[in-house]
Amino acid sequence: MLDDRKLAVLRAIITDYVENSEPVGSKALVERYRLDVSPATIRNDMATLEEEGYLTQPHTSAGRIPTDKGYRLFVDRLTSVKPLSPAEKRAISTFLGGAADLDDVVSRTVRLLAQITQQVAIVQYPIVSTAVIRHIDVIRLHADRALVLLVTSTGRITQAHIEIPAGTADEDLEASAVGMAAVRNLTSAEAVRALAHLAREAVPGILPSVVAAVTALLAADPTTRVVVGGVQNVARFGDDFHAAMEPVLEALEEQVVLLRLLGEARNDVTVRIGHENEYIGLQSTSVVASGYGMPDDVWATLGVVGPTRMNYPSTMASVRAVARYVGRFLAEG
Amino acid sequence: MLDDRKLAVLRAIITDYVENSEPVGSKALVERYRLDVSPATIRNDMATLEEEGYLTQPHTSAGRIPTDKGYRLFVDRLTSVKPLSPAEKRAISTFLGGAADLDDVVSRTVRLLAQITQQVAIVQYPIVSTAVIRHIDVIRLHADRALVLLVTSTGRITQAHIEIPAGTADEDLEASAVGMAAVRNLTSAEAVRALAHLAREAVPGILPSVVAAVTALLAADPTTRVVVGGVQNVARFGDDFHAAMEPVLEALEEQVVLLRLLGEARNDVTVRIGHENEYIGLQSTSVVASGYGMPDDVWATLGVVGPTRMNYPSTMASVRAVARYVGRFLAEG
DNA sequence: CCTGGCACTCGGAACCTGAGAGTGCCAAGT
DNA sequence: ACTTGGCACTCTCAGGTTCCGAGTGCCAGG
Repeated sequence: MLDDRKLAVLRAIITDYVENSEPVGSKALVERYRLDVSPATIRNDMATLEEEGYLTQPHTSAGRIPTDKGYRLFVDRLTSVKPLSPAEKRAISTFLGGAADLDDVVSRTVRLLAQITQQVAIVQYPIVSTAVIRHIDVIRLHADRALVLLVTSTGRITQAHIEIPAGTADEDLEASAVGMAAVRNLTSAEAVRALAHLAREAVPGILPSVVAAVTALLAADPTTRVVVGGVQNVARFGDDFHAAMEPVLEALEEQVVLLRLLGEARNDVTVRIGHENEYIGLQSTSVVASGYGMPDDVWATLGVVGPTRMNYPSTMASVRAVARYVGRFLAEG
Repeated sequence: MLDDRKLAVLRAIITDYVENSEPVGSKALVERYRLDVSPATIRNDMATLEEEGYLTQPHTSAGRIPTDKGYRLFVDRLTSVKPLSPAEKRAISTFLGGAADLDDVVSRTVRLLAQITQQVAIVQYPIVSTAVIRHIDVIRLHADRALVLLVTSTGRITQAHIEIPAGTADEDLEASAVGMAAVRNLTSAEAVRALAHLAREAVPGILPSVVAAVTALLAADPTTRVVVGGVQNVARFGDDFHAAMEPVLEALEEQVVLLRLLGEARNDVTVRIGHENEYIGLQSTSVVASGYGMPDDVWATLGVVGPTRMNYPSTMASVRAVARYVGRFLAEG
């Protein structure tokens, strides 16, 4: 049903619509894209494409615009992610190069991604599974409250508050911290097992609650923090976007929504278009995301949120490039 | 030049304009606000107010709208901050009541403030000057990098990375941490003095760089973190606002801008209207801010950013109330 | 100093109209 | 069977015109 020319027509329509944000007509199409057939032929093709659900008309006798299904076909079969220019690569490299610590890497990444895609960037904090636990501390804050601190070799710090019996002596706290020394230099996965062991030897004192807290911290890792940047770019998503803007901004404030948005961490670029997003406020946006990390060890996900009418090839290229650079940069240390 | 009636006219115009977002004419004014004079009289008053710069006309033969100067006069002399209803107070109280730790308090506060004012809320992390240092740790991350951790009794954690000589033994790190025990249970101000002392006794090893790092952490406190919430509300600021939206969103991403926006921490509500904001992107917005903390010990500032055409009395009341409740809540525990 | 009256201005809604872009369909051509 | 030119038709949009009414400024009289 869809021969090569029809696909070429679809591709041309999407290209044109992304560029000019105006419905595309048959005449303009043959003029601008050297299709070597007459407008009438294109019209027939467009009618077919509309029947099949790839195109739609805003109103009779205007041009056609792509549907979500049209974009999907385009992304899947009609385009390839093209590599970035050397200049862009260098820009990414130098921008990330100056980063001091993990927070800095993440905040630079999110700014970079927002900058080069001109969309809203989302970066999940990495879970470096090769990272090892460097330090665990139990610190009294008040008579009946203590703080459990966990530091990994990547400089990542997590914390939990625990209740302690009012009479607990400082020595007991220290003892529990010393007890936790067993997991030093273990990875998260190893530590969880070691802690399970520790928990079974029913030790008295506060050690059990510390073990529980640390286990929780390690388990909570995957739902780690997410950073958003470039929110001002929603203002540029287009004039037709103003109505849908509020729910989008709302979604961007919800960590939970963002995490689901980024989805499963996979090491290639995934695109979710319009209604493919389950979150209702984002159904006029598309999400382009990619996992980052080592080839066989994905750490986390980053991506961008933009209007459905976005330049997919270029956005996908940018997201992929940034994901690779960040992964490489973090792997190096 | 400005008698009571003229002031009453200004007040009525602002009230009406805030409510209906439409220029106000003389006839509608006398009808809606029982001014007991004829429209012609009001017209004369309005002409005077316009001459003096409190009002302006969007175009000839439309009603008047207030200028920034008009709002300023209104805020300064024509209104008083009225207390919240018991229901609202209870809502604030219960909403903050469930907070677990400092992060939780701040994030609840920002959501609360955004919710009840329907504007963008900004909350600065508190600097509790009565907080004492509970813990300092020096943790090796790599051969030549270490992490300096500082924990206060409020559960606040700050960190700094330092370079260490490659040959440094773990014992030296521990020793430096032990050396820092001198500042335990000191307040920030006391600790800075103690550290200055320590620094003068030219100790060998890595202690000096640790001292420097901790001093920097303590000094950096005032430019502490800022949290923003309710960004989706900019979409509700009004139709005339769409043009100015992008710079506003941009400003909200810049920590530095936000901190300057909140300004000096004072314990009463301060309002900055339109052009009174030095930041250029926010000149069609107003900022209502208040310090929070103990009466003689202001910890930090919180506030909201909204359209110049906002309900000042109600916003000011909300900001003040939230500031008080948060201050009280933090003081208690 | 207030007020009613009056002439005037001007923006916006409503309406009309023509141009143009775009369509669908059909019959003829390849 | 597909392509093409032709053609009638539709519908939006831009531009122009008109008209209404809200609102004003000013003035003379109370």
